[in-house]
Amino acid sequence: NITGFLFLAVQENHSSEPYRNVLKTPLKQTATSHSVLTEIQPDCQPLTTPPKPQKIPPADPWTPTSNLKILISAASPEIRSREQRRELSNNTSQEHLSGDEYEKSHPSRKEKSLGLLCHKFLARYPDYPSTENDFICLDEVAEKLSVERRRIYDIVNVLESLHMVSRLAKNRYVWHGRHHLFKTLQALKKVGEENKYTQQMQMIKKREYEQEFDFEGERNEETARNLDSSEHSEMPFVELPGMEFHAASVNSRKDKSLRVMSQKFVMLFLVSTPQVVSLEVAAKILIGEDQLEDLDKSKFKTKIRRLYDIANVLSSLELIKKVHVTEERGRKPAFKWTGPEVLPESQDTKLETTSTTCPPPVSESIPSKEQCSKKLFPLRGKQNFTRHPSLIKLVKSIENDRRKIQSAPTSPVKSSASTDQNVSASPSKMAQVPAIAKHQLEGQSKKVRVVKMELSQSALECALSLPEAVPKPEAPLRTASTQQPALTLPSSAGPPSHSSVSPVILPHTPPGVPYAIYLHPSQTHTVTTYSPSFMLQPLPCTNVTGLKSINSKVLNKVTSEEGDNQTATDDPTKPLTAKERPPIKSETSPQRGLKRSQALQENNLIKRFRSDDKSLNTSLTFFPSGYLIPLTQYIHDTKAGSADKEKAGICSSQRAIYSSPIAGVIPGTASELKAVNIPAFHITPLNIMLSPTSIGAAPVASNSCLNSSNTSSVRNPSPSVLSFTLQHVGLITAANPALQHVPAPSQPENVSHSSENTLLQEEKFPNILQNLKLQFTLFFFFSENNFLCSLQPCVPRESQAQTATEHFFRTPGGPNTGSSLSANSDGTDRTSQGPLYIPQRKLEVSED
DNA sequence: CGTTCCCGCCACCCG
DNA sequence: CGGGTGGCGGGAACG
Repeated sequence: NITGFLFLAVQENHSSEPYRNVLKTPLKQTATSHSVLTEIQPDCQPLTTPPKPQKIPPADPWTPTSNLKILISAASPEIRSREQRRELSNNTSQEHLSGDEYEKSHPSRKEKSLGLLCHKFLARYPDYPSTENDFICLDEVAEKLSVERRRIYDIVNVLESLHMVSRLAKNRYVWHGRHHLFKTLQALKKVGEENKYTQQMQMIKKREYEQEFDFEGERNEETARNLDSSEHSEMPFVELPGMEFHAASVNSRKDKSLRVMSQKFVMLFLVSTPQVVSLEVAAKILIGEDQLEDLDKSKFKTKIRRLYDIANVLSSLELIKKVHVTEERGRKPAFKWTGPEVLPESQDTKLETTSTTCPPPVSESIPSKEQCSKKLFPLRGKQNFTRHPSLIKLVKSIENDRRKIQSAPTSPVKSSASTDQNVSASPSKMAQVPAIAKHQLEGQSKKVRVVKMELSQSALECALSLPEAVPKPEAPLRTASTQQPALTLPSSAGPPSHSSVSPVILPHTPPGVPYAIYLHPSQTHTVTTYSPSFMLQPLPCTNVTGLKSINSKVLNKVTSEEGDNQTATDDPTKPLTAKERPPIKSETSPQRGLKRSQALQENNLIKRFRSDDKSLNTSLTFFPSGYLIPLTQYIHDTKAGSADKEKAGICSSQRAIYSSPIAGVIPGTASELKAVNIPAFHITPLNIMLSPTSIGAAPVASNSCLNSSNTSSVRNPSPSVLSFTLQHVGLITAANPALQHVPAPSQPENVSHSSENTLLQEEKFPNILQNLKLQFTLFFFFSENNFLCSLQPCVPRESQAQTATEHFFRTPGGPNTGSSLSANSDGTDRTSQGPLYIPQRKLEVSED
């Protein structure tokens, strides 16, 4: 009948045209023809082009759920309004016709976007269908949404990659909604880790740096080698245990790329610390393996196109959101993970969290249930990697100062994740926390208290675990590594036995003991250290991963960038801030000079750094990686030096410090930065202030932390304790497990509380950190008997979050700290940052 | 002009 | 061999 007729006609049009040079993309002509036809025959719906203008505006017949509209509008308000306007005008004007020209006005391209289409699609099905019998007929859907079938495939394929649907038979799919989503994500994360995606990303970024910055000077074979080494055979399609082969019969086994690509893409988010993935990097990784440098431009382009398709769907699912990463080279499109945080493989402990995490309000019960079965993949397997060795190496190298850093072949990160021990520490955990907490930001005072209590406990625990004195950096590391298991384990499913370990080890470190912070390997960049004396020096770090040569260069570069780049901010509001970073007189300048420094320079720096430390008595050493290591040789008097308040601020790279498996991690976070190549620094610097004996601090400590529970003061607030505490406080998920496991040293009651509290903390922090992309400063105060720490976010993104943070860690009247930092009145204002504030400029996330 | 990404040709593959 | 799938890339729309 007519419809058919139209269809044919259209087709013909296309087919006939092709010979000439008719472009594939429907030109206006085509459109025109459609419209004409349409007008003639009002009924036709098969055509892709939405014939009836009215259709859309009036009422969406197909969507029973009114939500859809909301969603859509939410998705693109502007567009909506604009469109509507247009439509109205058109309608009015549109009487019969002449207006063939109106043509394109209607179907603005956006209206046809995959994202919007996906929203419509999703609106038709519940997030958590009660029955598993929700079937989807592709034809039907396509028709209802008035789009070509082809487009539906695009959507369904990615949904399938997340196991939100599964193919039943030809043209038929089953709708699962988000029931399996979390499990799927866990599985994906795991696979991603196994594939060393984190490392790969790192490598790519490094390469980029090298290229743009460094001449080819050293082509690193190493890099290439490493890449190759990761001989990840193409991973197939990740399936969930429960539903592996739904339609075995009908299924074509050939795992199509879109599906797999989608999974890989998601993996990147789950694995990367900042949780921001730029298209460029993603494309490279996905193209992957081939590894040939040949910039197959077309291939790359195609990949990007596909990624956009996938990203649009994922965005509709609200798993990611588009952002822009600003780099020196300009801004690059990227996406940020906004979905639930996925814990490594935690077990039931985290169920609640996870369930809560699920965005949709729907039933929370469901998820938890499913999560129980998490044994998707057997743990054992490749977990042999040890990150410890690598760490150790780093340490040594540093010590030697001359040495280059060698990185372990395997990325520590991954290993940690995979490894049973380390699991708990993984950064990801932190991240996930966020969602949960939001509800309770308000009653903070109470919470604060609780938290503090927890901290103290945790600290104690930590303290116990830590080794006392370490003569040399190495020693600390080792000890740390050794210990890690104990601390870490608890969080993970680790056998109880491990947990038991915690208690004894460290009696107490002397109060002022310096420590080294080990940054997460992935972060490797330069680390800046503030010595008590206020000197700021960059430390080049190698990354564990093993790109030594690269690292050095990169690091240097980064450093330089830091200074300069920050200055140049795209965001007009905050440009200046960058400079402030070194409130203290810093020696930044030297750093800048470093641009692409040679090994020599590095060495020198290191050396210098060390020497300074010693001379200054600075106890603080920063290492990239994630561990906090107490250093034995602490000289307490000096630090105090000029003022009590002096602090040694450390700017860590964006991510700040990650927790060591053992120690806590300080998640620092700046999440997004990382994704970009940009050195973390810029983005989220972490400042740590240490004062050996700070007056102000002491009071605080006594008040809040310890006292709450009665525990008057911690026995010996050892620095190690502090560090741990901080970590716990801050952020680390790892902490949780630990806390829980803790035997409850002193007060049982507290313990119980603590657990609760812990949750709160975590939630809040992670949220803040991630959402805000915060930059925050940690202040530590040590007194002989007490230690105090405060965490202040430098960049407020969301008022609430920020607020929460402040309360949490408010410094007592601490001189500089509280005031300056807390200064940010509301989250929005970035400029207000105190002197310490370090601008994060590099990554700017543009909210949509 | 660069980014985003829609459209639909056409190769596969399966029944 | 017909029809479902979906890779793929041109080039339009958008900013």
